[in-house]
Amino acid sequence: MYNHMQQWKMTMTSTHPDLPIKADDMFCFAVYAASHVINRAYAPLLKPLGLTYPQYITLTCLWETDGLGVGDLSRRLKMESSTLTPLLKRLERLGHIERRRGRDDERQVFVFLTRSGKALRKKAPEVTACMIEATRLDIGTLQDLVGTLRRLTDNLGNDQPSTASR
Amino acid sequence: MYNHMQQWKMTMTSTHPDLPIKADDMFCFAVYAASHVINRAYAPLLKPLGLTYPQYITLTCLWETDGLGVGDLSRRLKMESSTLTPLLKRLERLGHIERRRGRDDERQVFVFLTRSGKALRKKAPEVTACMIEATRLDIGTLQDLVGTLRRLTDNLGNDQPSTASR
DNA sequence: CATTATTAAGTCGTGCACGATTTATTATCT
DNA sequence: AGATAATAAATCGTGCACGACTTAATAATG
Repeated sequence: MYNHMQQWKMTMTSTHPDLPIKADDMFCFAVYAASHVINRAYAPLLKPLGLTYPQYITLTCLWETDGLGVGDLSRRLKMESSTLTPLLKRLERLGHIERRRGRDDERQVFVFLTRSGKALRKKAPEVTACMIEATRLDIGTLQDLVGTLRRLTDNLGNDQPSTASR
Repeated sequence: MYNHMQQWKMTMTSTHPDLPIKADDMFCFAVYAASHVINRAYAPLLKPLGLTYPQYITLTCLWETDGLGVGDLSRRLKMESSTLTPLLKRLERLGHIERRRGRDDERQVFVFLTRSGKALRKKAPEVTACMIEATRLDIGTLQDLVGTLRRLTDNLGNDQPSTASR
């Protein structure tokens, strides 16, 4: 893997001499910087809810499908279980979720929203609307962005695609 | 700030009923997931160099402009000084950079590449090429992506734009 | 059926990332 | 000039994120 490099240099570097050498010309840097700025923009919106952005996005997954296993969440959020476990414990301590071991397979742990966790959902549309507004980009541009990023994510992470169907 | 929300809901939610409610339909989630996957894709490429991705990207800035101050780096990388200081100390301990206090203004700290830090630059094109190859996206798509993300970053982080000119 | 392999979470250590605060230096204002 | 404000890094505490490893439970194999 990652060894189509030679031919790439042949084909691309010849036509575009020094295309991506500067930091801010690189797409990786662009994604990196964007994720920081997004994180910082979320903070004041989520602070009143007592949530961090990773916690919020985890809840978002559960609002879509309650009772997911840790592994499911891990695949959807592109996070390792070692990241997720303590995060989920914090969400549990906050009273928003409940973790239950599987009945037939005791290795698995399933995550369920509590009443309080479900209640937070009402705040979500407002948060999302604020974020979209703050980008000052039109919906079409954002949809293209999401499309490209999803392809990038699926190709780069050579495990399962981010979404099975749809 | 963030209070154009009401009118947004009027204009957008009416035309696109439930546009961004699911986790993976949201651009924030897309950026978030992409940054994780990118980070993980870089790891094996940077491991031989003994660098983490944030360290690598910091060096990239210095390859472009040596002798930047911590503040300059902070603005370019969209990182706080509290993040940057320990990162720079690690890079210094690795022998790739040198930190010197300003002569006329002793508050500022300037960062200079050492011989070893400059030498690492030779490996950069290979790393970049591998990453671009791994995305399996064509250059045009990546350029559009960078363009959109830069606008997003500039609009969302309401301080200075990511790049002065160009 | 017992052994081995695989899987699912969790633990641990390192590094990133932030906000709030601190310290030290420079700028500003009577 | 001397008090006050502003600025630049650094420090501290919390939480995220990973890889490497461990533990426990299920699956596969002889």
